Amino acid sequence: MSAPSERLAPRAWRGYFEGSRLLENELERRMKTATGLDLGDFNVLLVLSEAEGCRMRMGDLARQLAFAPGRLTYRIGALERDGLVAREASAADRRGTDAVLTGAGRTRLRTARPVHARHVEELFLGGLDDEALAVLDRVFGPLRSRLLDDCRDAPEPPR
Amino acid sequence: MSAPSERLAPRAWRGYFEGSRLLENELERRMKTATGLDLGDFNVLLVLSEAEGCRMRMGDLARQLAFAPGRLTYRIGALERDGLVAREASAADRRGTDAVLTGAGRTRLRTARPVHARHVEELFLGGLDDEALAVLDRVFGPLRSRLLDDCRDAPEPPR
DNA sequence: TCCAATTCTTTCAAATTCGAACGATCAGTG
DNA sequence: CACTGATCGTTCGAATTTGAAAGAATTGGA
Repeated sequence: MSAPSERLAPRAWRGYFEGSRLLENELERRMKTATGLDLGDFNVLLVLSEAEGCRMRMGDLARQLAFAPGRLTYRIGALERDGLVAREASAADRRGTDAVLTGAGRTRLRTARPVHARHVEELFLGGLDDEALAVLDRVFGPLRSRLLDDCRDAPEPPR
Repeated sequence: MSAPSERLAPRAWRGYFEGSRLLENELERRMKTATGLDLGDFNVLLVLSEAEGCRMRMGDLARQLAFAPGRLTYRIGALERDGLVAREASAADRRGTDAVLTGAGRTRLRTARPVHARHVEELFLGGLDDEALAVLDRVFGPLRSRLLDDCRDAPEPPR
């Protein structure tokens, strides 16, 4: 018998859905005007910077960013033209390509990261108490893991 | 001195950011295959259905959906071709256009809504307890309101 | 070893989205 | 009333994203 959920769930969902979209738009806008980087490209650099040797297989990168494969190819192409990322043939698997963060990429990221952190703090984290942070961590962490796993296991949906 | 926040905040943010993006992708994918509607178009219909007289000014609709104006024009054009939405000149302001939900639009929404609700339940709400729902509501509701207000007041960002 | 199925990335065309500019209308002021 | 600046929605070209297909390489089993 979960009485409060029934009333709360729809409202919580709508608030979350619309709020998170507005938040992402605003972060995108600020990132672009403040650093000249797309939020998407920033995340490419960020995820790469955290990988072993600042390099990652295209496929893994695409999955973690929730990018369609063609999109990542296109985006890495742009970052490569700007010198922020390089492509290298994958050592183990000749089909594969690694995206590698360049020195310029690291520098660019070093500049952009604190700016983005400030935006996130101002728009979102700054208003949260410890309970909220704990809930977010406990809710979205597992959600993220689960959805990541799903798209590894299920290239084709069952049935 | 808010000790836990310092450790928790970055992880909570990453989980939230990546998780919410993966979630939206999955909802989009399922909505499209299950009902043939974009998640974006579905939301257009949904928001319209909740408005007075199932009609709304283009601008208000765009703001609530976090759509750029040109995007809404394009999207309403598609929905109009499908007969789900109609355009009518706004009564009070001759510059304005109202988007109006048609009967077919209502019918389509009636079909799609429970499907979407099931997806949301399966992927997200189903895993949440009352505390999580309460926190989401308390965090994202105000965030949404604040960001909506901001884009009304501040066509140009102050400094 | 050879083959078929699978995986990985890219390519390509079509659809979508963005950003700036535009024409039309409105509101406030003189 | 005329004027100025703001607002509204659309349009337009460019950039991006998608989804499907192709090409290259790997894998596992016969």
